[in-house]
Amino acid sequence: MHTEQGIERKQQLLDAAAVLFSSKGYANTRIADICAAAGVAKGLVYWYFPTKEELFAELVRSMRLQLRRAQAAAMDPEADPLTRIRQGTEASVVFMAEHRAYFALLDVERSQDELSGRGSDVADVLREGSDVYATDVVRLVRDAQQQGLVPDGDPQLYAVGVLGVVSSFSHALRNGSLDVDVDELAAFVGGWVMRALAGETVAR
Amino acid sequence: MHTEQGIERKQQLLDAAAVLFSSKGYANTRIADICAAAGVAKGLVYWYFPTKEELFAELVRSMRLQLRRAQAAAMDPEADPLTRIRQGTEASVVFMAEHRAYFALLDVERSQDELSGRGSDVADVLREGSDVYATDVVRLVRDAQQQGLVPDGDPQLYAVGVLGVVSSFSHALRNGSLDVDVDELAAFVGGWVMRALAGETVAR
DNA sequence: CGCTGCCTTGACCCGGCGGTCAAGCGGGTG
DNA sequence: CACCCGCTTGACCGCCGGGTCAAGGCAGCG
Repeated sequence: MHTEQGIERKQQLLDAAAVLFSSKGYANTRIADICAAAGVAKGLVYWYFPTKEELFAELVRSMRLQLRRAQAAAMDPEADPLTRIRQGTEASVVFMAEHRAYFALLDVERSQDELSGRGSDVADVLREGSDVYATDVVRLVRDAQQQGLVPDGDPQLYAVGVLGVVSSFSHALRNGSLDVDVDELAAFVGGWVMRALAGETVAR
Repeated sequence: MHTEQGIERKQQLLDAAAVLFSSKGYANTRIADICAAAGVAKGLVYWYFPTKEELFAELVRSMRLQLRRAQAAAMDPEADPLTRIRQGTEASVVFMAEHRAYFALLDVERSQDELSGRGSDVADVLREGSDVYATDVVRLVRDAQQQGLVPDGDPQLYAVGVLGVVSSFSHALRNGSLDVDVDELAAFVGGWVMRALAGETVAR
């Protein structure tokens, strides 16, 4: 199917696309731009990818895989669920900082999500992905609740909060509206999530 | 400039655009769609708006104004800053639930933000808007810190967390991945923010 | 009744962009 | 050398969609 050189070339295209998509957005990135950035002719893209959408989807898939690996590596399998959530959260923040360009795609993905008609091929792949995350966190929250670490309440709600806050800080960091050390930020977000999940509001 | 009927017609177009933009996204909504929805001919849009982008910008402006009014109305001027944040947060959640279609634009806006080239006319209007929110919350956080209600730390970080969580829940609710009573949700988000801002993590 | 100015129409234009294709290139193999 | 096959090129196509425009209504007014 593909020679070694072919695989390399394909990766070049993915890399170029990642940079452009995340800086200019999916819709505003022309196939021609990607080719120019990669230094190849336009037709070549269609040797490796059937459509622009599929190229995008492949990018998202590969990034999601990387992120999941980073999360899994950060989470201590022995630890309690709450701690695991914190570890996963912090790992996500660090990952997103290290791969700003790549990670920006998650935002694009989100909008793409409601952008494309519901039946869209790509939208499905995308939506499915976020669901995986969500159910992961939901399970952890539920476990934590059973151990009395998190007060009762719809685990779904807690999960949305956890995932949302990570993506928000990701976005803010990317925008340059935040200027903090990455590890510091990760710790802050970790603490934020812990308090939100398990904190007791002090009397006013 | 515009007769009474003209203003009405313009509003019709804005309403139709709001529905379409928020259901299909900005990029996927054709001018022709808007006209069809409003039951007018295509050319008419350009009688009331110079470009599609400007139409979009006007929508965002009007929605933002409404939201700010709702927030202001919900915040007790006598209350302490922390309470005011909670009130503003809950009001935002309720508002976003009542105006799902409209509010969905905020997400579009966010992506649009990084979508359009940095120098873009519209991007400026949009960015400026979120800044207003952010600085508002930053000020409240700072006040709360001075009164010892919130622990020290970069107020900017706290603000990002507050704004982010609202938009996350907004998004989740719109997606249908959440199925809860609005007031319940608002209370949950309010509590979440309070804990995250002022909560003490219980010992594990 | 004509005239003026707001409004409305829909056919038309045209530039941009995703996608195609026929042609060529180069290295590995028999 | 000849042939194949994975790869590469760039001119080209066709369509879609934002934006234009000349031609009307249709009030209200003198």
